[in-house]
Amino acid sequence: MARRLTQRGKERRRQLLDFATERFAANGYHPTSVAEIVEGLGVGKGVFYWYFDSKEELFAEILKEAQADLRRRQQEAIESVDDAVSRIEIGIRTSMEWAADNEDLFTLFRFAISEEEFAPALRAGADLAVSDAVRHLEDAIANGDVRDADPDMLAYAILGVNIHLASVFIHERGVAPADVADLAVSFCLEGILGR
Amino acid sequence: MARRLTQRGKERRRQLLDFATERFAANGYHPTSVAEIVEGLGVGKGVFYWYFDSKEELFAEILKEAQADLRRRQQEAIESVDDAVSRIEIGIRTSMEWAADNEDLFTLFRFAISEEEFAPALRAGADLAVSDAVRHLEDAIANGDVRDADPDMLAYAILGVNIHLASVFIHERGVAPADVADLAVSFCLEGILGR
Amino acid sequence: MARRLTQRGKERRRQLLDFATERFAANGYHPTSVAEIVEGLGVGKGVFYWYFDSKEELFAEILKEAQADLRRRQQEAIESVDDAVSRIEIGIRTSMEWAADNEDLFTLFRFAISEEEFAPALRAGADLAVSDAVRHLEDAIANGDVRDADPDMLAYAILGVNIHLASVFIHERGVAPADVADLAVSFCLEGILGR
Amino acid sequence: MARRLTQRGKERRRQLLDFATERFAANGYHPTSVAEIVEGLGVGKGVFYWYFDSKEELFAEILKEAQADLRRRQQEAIESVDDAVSRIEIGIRTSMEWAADNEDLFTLFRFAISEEEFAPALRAGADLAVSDAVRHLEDAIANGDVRDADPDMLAYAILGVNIHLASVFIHERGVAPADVADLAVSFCLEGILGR
DNA sequence: GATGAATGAGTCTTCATTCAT
DNA sequence: CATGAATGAAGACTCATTCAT
Repeated sequence: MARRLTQRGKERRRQLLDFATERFAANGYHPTSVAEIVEGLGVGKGVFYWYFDSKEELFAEILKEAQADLRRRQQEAIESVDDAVSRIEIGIRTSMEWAADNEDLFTLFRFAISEEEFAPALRAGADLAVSDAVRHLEDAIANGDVRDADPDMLAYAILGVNIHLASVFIHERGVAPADVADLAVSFCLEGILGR
Repeated sequence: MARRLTQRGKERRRQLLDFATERFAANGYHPTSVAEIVEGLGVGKGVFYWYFDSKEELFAEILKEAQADLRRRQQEAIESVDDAVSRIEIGIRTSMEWAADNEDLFTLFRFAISEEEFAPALRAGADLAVSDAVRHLEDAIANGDVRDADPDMLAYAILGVNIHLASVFIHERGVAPADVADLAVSFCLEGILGR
Repeated sequence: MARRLTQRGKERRRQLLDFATERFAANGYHPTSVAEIVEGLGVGKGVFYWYFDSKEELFAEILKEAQADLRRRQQEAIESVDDAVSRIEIGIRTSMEWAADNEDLFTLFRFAISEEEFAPALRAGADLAVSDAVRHLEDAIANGDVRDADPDMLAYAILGVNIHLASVFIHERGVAPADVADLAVSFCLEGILGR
Repeated sequence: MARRLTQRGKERRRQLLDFATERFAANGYHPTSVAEIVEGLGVGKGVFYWYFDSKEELFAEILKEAQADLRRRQQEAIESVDDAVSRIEIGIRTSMEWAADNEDLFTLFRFAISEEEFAPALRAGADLAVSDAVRHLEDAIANGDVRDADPDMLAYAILGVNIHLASVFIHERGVAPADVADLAVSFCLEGILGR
């Protein structure tokens, strides 16, 4: 579905993307019907299928954009930092901020991981994110700044901490992202025992 | 429900629970139909509704049993250990083993968390698990064995590490649970920097 | 289904008949399931089909008994009265009393009339009742006590008055049966204009 | 519902309403399935739910339209008449004509009264009709044209006569509405004794 | 570009009835 | 007599998708 769109067309498409994101996050992907989306926007069904081939494609599109956005933000934040450990720290903090700013998309990520159907689409992007982190960890290990352990596992452990803390403390309990990020950083760097 | 069941009835019920668990884990909850379940078992559709009020109730039942089983296993493993930090460590190792033994149920947990509809049912059990961990963390902090930080956040951070590592390394990549547990334990205790 | 029943069997049958009457009247015939009936009585499904061939037969049975009871009562009340007009009056009063004493059965009558399936069964009994009234009307007309009009129509008109007044004033509004009967009698005898 | 309908849409809706009226009257409400209705019209199942939220809503709609039609007709017939007693007479005659012209709808009325679920919907309209009659009766009583009795009961008595006579003599036996109306009028005005 | 209308396979659920024990 | 289990057709309703206008 690579249609050439007028300005107005682009806006319609965006409306659909945004409104669907909100409904999917609130209701779940399966329980949200195409009818619900177009009715919410006050347009006919045809509109939906003019911009997207299917409900599934729409969802994949949302996911793709979100991943791209998150990665862009992370790379911008990191590019001026040299130290590998600092890069990891910045990565964690940026994730938390993004999670705070994009609660709905974050929710969709969590859904997509658990759904056979979308996991692959997500995986591509996630692997990219993880491989960035892995690279920094490898540098740090080579440097002696990080203890010698499987960098892949370390990267996923960090990811697990971020995802869980963001969803429980930022989204559910409304804790300030910076505070959650502080804990996440120190936990990831030093564990529970501390130095 | 709460029907008086004969021996045969109990077995049927178990069959439904087990088969549904497998289908839900493989296909997802929404995409798996009641028809698929009863056909897979070669029984009439009425059988399903003899044992469960709805597809939803069946799923909730699966979740409830799984949580009870995990918790039982964890408490048995912990009861002979006194030291708070060791209890946390044992908790992590037991979780990994359980995850390895119950891949399907683990998958359903991950789905249920991300689904508004079931999150509450899960929450009850999860809160219990977390509150156990929180208690040990509080003891350890009071003891000076663990650094002074919000025990609630620490508990969720540990949970995030477990869940993520189990699903990626144990289930997807088939790494030995003990190895994953080793990394999880050291990460949770010492972070990436090490002592 | 003409089974020879023990004493206990007769009681069971009665229980089923009575409980079903109440459920049918409260919920409607179609919306009331056999399951609801047997569960309400705390017995197995087999019990139902031991005593009745089908839900339909049970309902027909209820109707039959009710009609027989009403007719019996009416004839007992009338037998000592000679005057035709008085017999009609007594008939009206007895109907009102019976309606007051048997609200559920009365409701089932009204349902059965409006249901293709049961109307015939009801018709037989109703025709009997009407033909009693018609006979008295014919006598009264021959006697010059009642004006010359189609006795059949007069009988149905009287029936309509009884049914409607009983259901609205006795059942819905709880007016005393004797008061409703007074109005019904004077209306049927003299209309709204009065003598 | 309240959908914006094109001309074609309005026609479809009408088709559904009309066909369903006929089926409900012939088969009963519960025994008539949505499938039967759409198949009878040769359309897909979705069509039904495009125009109505549920089978129940459709039925309520039929009832509502019918009541409005009957009332409209009655008021048109009455408006040029001043005398209260004449108004009642005209009311009776109009009802009989309407019943003759709308046998199916009349049948549905009778069903709806006897069904807990729809009685309320009907009640509203019926109360309106009754209250019209009550008003005329009160006028006539005040005027000394009608004997002093509870006008509410009188109105329901008249209603009972109409309903019963129409269904037995007009619908079942095919008697001419005018003849039935004559009897109904004289019965309601003078009872069986006559002046 | 957009709309209302239509499709029809598929969903969950119910229920009268039968049957082995 | 009675029970719990099972059947499976049928019911109401949903929904992604297509299409004529």
